[in-house]
Amino acid sequence: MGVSTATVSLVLSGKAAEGRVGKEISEKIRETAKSMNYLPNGLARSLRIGRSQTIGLIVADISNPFFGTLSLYIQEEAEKFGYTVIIANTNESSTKMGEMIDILKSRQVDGYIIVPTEDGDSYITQLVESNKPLVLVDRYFPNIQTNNVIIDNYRASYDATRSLLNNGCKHICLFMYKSKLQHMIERKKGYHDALAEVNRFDEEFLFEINYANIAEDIASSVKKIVSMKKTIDGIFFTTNSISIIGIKELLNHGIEIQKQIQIVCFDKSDAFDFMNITIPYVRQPVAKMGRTSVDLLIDQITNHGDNEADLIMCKLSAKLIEYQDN
Amino acid sequence: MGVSTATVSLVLSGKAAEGRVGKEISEKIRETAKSMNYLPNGLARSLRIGRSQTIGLIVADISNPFFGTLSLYIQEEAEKFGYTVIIANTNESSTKMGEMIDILKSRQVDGYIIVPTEDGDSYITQLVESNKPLVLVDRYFPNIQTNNVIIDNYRASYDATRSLLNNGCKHICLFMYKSKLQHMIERKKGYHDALAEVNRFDEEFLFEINYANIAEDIASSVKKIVSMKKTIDGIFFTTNSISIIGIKELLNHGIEIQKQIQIVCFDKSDAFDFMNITIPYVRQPVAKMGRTSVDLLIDQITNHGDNEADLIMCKLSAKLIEYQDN
DNA sequence: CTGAAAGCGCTTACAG
DNA sequence: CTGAAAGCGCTTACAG
Repeated sequence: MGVSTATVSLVLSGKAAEGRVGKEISEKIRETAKSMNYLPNGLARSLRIGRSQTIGLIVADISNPFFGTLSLYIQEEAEKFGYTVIIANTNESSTKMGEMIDILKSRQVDGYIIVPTEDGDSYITQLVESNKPLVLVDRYFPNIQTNNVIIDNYRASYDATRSLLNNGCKHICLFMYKSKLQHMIERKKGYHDALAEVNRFDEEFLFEINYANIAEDIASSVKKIVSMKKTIDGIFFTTNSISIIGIKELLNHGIEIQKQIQIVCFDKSDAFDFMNITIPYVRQPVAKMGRTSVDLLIDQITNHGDNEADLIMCKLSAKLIEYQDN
Repeated sequence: MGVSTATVSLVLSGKAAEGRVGKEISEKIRETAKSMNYLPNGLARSLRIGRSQTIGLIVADISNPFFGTLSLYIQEEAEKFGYTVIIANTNESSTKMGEMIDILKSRQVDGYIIVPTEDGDSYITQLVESNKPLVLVDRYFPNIQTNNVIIDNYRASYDATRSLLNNGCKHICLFMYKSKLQHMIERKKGYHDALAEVNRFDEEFLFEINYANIAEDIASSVKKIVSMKKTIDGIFFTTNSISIIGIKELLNHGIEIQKQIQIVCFDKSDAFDFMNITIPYVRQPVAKMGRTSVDLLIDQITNHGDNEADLIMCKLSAKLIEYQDN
């Protein structure tokens, strides 16, 4: 075409304005580029400039609507800044998380947004030491210094439990995952403290579910509740998946929800609309969680080296929704 | 370290076995590579070998669990072949789809798996002409020659409508999206033919919902049904999102589902478990759809040029589930 | 059997 | 004001 690749690059990246390339040539280059559907090779570009304009997102379960929605918002926000997102999935396996970090690293992502898995501490520590921009979202490790975007799990759980107490419940159970992850521990603590305040805490009311065996564990827990000596009149379900199966089991046992047993859930489910009763739930600000994660990450990528010591723990509040309209 | 980058490359890619590099040196290279956490730069590698080992996946709505699950299976299968998946989202916008294709193209993906949007024909045609490996999944364009992985929508819809007839329904409505997309047209056709066979088709029974205005459209449609002269006793909901809102509206109107009006849905929802009635639904083989898409794509990538003319229309059957246990 | 060199497609510092 | 050249980090064909 008669011009060097360098000139083309100059024109297409908009740097021709600095009096570099003549107007007529610029125009011609832009025209032919469009007509031949030319798109620069992003790989070569990234290799040269040392940035890939890509964010690596690692979630624990992409088929879970909560993480699906989170991914959606993360992508939308990243796009605003001209970043592409590569989503990877771990299925709650820390080994898989380690593998995914390596794959993303070799693809030279500019930063990571991660929903870490249980026992994933060592992989995260390693990543922190490699000094790459990183934001943990939804979950975090209290003894690793990272940027985190989470909700106030303690508060949310405390409020949920209080509301059951306020509604007259005497014997309130907690359904949670058996997990060392901090968000679970805090949900348990919020529940515990609310009950302990009024001397109503009892170890017997705690049900720890195995993620790998969720349906059976919940079924047997509900069975146990039904046959307990103390009449259970309240349950707090601490995740959306636990809620759905939990409610199903209660219905299976013919229990009248909100009459015999009052419940509060974490996250809303479409299913709630099908019931002729209102189910209170903790609403997580998922859009804000996604957007904030991206903003924090881009900030790190952009100002990298300026003030590396400034880590942010962004704790968003989750609201207890007791009466839903629509 | 005393050895050239070339030698390192040879060793790490396992090509040292061909009598190229000595055992001791190989060992030492592998050791130091591990100890310093060395990971090859995938960008540079891809640039050199002309393949990125990456698949671009474009879905219409990642927050919809159906596409979330589909993405999950696509990723799992791709991983088996050593491919990474970049997921992009279009929100049912064809403009966005065009943009996403360009972004993925510039990132040099080796092939595309796409759930296309309405009016996205031109972008897909362009992609086909560029001769890049491509598989359309869930939806396709009958006048564009591509590899497709879909379900037998006509059959599924015909069977669903037949089952309502068999259960004694006289006046059966169809709830579908107002869309030019072939899968919708076929679902409509299956419904139409089943009814026409027994002279029960009536234009009045057709409800076309706007995706952008889904809640209001369904609400007004249900309202209309309730006040129709002919007593409606059956409804076929042709997507999961339509089903969920549709059922909610029926309940709002105090209609006893499966007594006053029998329904059949497309796809299962968690919500079904909450109802004290069984809701029949068309079960799409989502895992198989995902895996097959990847297999077909990898096949194209691998045998590219050999037999380009062989296009595959992979039509999987969907099963009508009338009685669910579990 | 091994090392040096070329080249993938870009961007940018530099020489003319 | 413009063109040629270097270099990002790999892989592989080639010379020694």
